Amino acid sequence: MNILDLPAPEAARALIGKILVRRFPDGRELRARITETEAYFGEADTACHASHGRTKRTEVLYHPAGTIYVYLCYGMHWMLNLVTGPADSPQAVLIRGVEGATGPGRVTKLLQIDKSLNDTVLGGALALADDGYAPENITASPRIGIAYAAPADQAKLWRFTAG
DNA sequence: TACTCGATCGGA
DNA sequence: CCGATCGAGTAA
Repeated sequence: MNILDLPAPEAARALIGKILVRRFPDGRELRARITETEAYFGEADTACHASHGRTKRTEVLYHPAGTIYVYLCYGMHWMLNLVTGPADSPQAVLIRGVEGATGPGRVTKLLQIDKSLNDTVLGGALALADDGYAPENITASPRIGIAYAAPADQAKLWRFTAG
C-alpha cells in the first residue's frame, strides 16, 4: 500500500518524516525530510482548487496518485503538491515545509522545483524515500491561507506538522 | 480583452 | 503592515 493511495488527509499525515529526493540530469541529488503538509480533498472541499471543477489548471488533480502538481502562487512562488487517491478523485497534499526550508515557497526554491515538473510522475526528477524514521509526534491544525473557503472547511484539521 | 485575486515571503 | 509579480478564472 503506497502512502499516496490513501485519502489526502491520511496521506498528508503519513508523509511527515518521509524524504523528498530531487534528482538532476547530471546525477546530482538533493534530499529533504518533510516536516509540514496540508491536505486538499476533493471538489467538496472549498479550499481545494478542484472545488470549481475540472479545468485546464486543475486537470492534473484528477490524475492518478503519485502525479506531481506544481502551480504559481502570488506571481512568484511555486507550490509543490503530490496527487493522492484514485484517478478522477481530485485530491492532493501540499508540501508546506521540509527540513531546511520553512514555507511552501521555500521548499520549491530549495529543491529547485518549478512548472516543468507539473503533471509529471514521482519516481523521476522527484521521488519519495522512506528511511524508517518516524517523528516523535505529529500535530494537526487548520490549514493556512484559505480565508476564501467555507468556515467548515477552514475548521478542518488538515495541516500536519512534525514536532 | 480587462480585471481580480491568490494554498507567500521578506522587508519596513 | 505592505509591495512584488503573473497566470487562471471570470465577465463582457
